[in-house]
Amino acid sequence: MSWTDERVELLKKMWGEGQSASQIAKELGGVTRNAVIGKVHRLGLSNRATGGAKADAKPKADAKPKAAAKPKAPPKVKAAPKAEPKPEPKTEPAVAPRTAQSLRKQIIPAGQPLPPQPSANEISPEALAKVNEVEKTAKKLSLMELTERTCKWPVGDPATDEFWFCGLPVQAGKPYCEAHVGVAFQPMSARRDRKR
DNA sequence: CCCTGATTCGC
DNA sequence: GCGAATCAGG
Repeated sequence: MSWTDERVELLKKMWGEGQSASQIAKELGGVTRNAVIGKVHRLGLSNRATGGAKADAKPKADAKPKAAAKPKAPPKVKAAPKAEPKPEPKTEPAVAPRTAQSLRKQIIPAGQPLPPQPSANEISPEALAKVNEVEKTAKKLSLMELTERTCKWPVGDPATDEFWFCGLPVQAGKPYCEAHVGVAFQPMSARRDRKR
């Protein structure tokens, strides 16, 4: 496959949307994520953030067999604040994460309309839909079966035997799979403009 | 182990 | 220009 105009355009579009290189490669077909990344770099849009802020590339490769001379760069300064609301599943759940399910169940008396949850909503419909989708294909692991790379998103009521953990592969680092990361915490662009 | 992007270099 | 191999890291 070659980088036709269309393919490059799609690449730019997806990259701009924040899609990962592997996703782009998959979409394009016939190329690997490496190819995509390589192209991205050659196109000069390696850094998704521009606007003046100099992009201090990270010259990492060092112990390369054939590598000749590499400029050594000062230690990169990267701050990654991580504050994740990780549900500690115990015997008694204090508050269940807002899954589509638990949202309905929760401690709300039957027949009662859902009281306005302060910050419980505001979750993009797409994200919720994705969660519902994922729950169908979830591994449904028990607490004991959870590992470092299984989604720890609890589903259902722990007091029931209908309780299980998602168990799908976690994103990188995060405690949840992609879908659940989506609803677990919304960085900031959650409320875009549903003005009207 | 899964994934991510970054870099190098033979082609 | 291309992208596999490799590297660094979450």
